[in-house]
Amino acid sequence: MFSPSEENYIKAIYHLENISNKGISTNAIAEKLETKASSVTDMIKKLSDKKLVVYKKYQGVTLTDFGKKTAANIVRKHRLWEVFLVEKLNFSWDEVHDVAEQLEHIKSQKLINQLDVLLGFPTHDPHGDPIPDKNGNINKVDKKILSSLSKNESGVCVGVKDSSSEFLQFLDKKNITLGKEIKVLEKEDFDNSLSIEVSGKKMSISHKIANNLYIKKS
Amino acid sequence: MFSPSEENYIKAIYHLENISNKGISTNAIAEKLETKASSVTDMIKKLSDKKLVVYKKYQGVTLTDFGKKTAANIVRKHRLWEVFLVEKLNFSWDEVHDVAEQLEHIKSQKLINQLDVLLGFPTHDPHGDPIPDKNGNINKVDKKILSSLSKNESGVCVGVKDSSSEFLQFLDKKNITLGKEIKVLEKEDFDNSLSIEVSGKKMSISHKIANNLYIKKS
DNA sequence: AATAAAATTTAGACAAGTCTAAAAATAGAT
DNA sequence: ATCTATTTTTAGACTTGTCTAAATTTTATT
Repeated sequence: MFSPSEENYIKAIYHLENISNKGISTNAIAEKLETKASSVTDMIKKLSDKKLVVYKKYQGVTLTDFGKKTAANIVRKHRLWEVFLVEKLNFSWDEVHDVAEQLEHIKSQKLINQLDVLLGFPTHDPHGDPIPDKNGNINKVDKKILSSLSKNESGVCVGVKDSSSEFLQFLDKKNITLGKEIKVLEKEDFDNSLSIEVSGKKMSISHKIANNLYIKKS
Repeated sequence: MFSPSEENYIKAIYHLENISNKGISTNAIAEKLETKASSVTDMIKKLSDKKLVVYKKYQGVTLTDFGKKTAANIVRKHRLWEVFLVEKLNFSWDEVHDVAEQLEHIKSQKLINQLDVLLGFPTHDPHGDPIPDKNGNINKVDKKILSSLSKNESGVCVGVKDSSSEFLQFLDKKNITLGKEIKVLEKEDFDNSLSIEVSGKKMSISHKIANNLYIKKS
C-alpha cells in the first residue's frame, strides 16, 4: 500500500486541511513534518502520481477524496491505538503519542477491526479527539477554545489543542482532565490570563493555556 | 536503535543458530530472508560494525552476547504480540505471524512490559514456542518430534516446527491443537506414516506432518 | 509596474538497502 | 594435489527518502 513516510505526509496534509480550508503550502507541510521544503516537493509529486493529492506547481496541494479517506484511516488507527495504550496498557495521556505514531503504520485490517471491538468502539481518543469511523467519517463536536469564553460562562473540557507531553503533564498537575467542568470567573485584560474554577477549586491560568483547551458549552 | 531490516537479520541468525550450533552461512541467511547472498554480505558487515555479530570473510557469522540478547528481545516481542492477537483480538494461530512480524519492530520498552502484564506473563506463544524473559533467557522444554516416538508411546502436543498457515489450518481440521494428548498406534515402514489417536479419535498422518509436531512425553 | 522578499522547485548529492554480474575464495571429488 | 563446483564477496547500479544550494516563480511593497 503506502510507505510510512507517505502516510505521514498524507496525515500531515489532512490535519492542515482541517484548520485552513485552502490549499496546503509546501512550507506548512515542511514545518509540520520538520523536514525541508524540497523534500516535500519531491514527496508531493509521488502522492500526486498515486492520486492522493491534487497538485499544481507553486499552488500547494489538496487531498483527493481517496486521499481524505486514506488519511482518515491512518488517523483512526492512531487514535484507536492511543485508546488502547491508555485503557489497556496503563499509559498516561502524555505518553501515547510517539508509540501510536509507530503503531498507526501497521498493516492489517483485521487488527484494527478487532482492536475497535476490544476497546468497545470508542468515539474519542485520550485527548478528546474524535475517532473516524471505518468509512472515514468523523463526528465533529462543536467545541470552543476556553479563551473565547466570557466571564461567568462555563462548560466541560472536551479536548486539547496542544497535546505535547509538557502541556498534558501541566494539566494533570492542575487536575484538569477531560470531562471536568470549567467556569470562567474572571478575564484579566492586561495579560489575557483567566481565573477559573475547576472541581470547586479556583485557579489562574495563562492565555497560552486557555488557548489550548477545548470546551463544550453547557 | 536498529532498523527493522537489521532486526530481521539478527532474528534470522538467532533462529539459525538455534538449529545448527556452527557459524551461520551467508547462503543460509539469504534463504531464510528470501534475499540475495550479496545483500546478506552487505548487512553482515554493518551488523559486525555494530558488534552484533562476529564476522570473518567467507567464514559465516555468529551472534555476540549482545547480538543474542538483542535477538531474544525481538523474539520476545514477536511472541508476546502473537499471544495478544490470539488472546485479545481473536486471531487464529495461523493468522498471527505476518502481523507480529510488523509489530515486533515497534520501539517502546513500556509497551512491551505492559503487554506482558496485560497477557498475564505468558510463557509460550500460540504455536507453543517459549517466550524469552526480559533478560533474553529462554525456558527450553525437552520436546520430541512426533515422528521420533515409537509405537505405543504417547505425549502432549506442545509445539509446531512449521508454523505456516497451511500447516496450522491442516492441524485445525484434524483437531490437533496444543495440549492435546497424542498416542502412536502404529508406524508404517513403507511410507513412514503414523497411525495416531487424538481425543479418542484414530487417524493416519503422513511423515511430513509427524515431522513438524513437537511432543512432550508423558 | 518594478523590484525586493519569500516561497517553491530543480539539480545534484548522499545513505540505506537491495539487486545483477563478475571476481575471488573455499570445499569436494577424483 | 589438482581441478571443478559451490559459496561468498566485490563492484557498480537502482530505489526511496532525504538534504543543500541554486534557480525559478509568486507575493508583497512601494
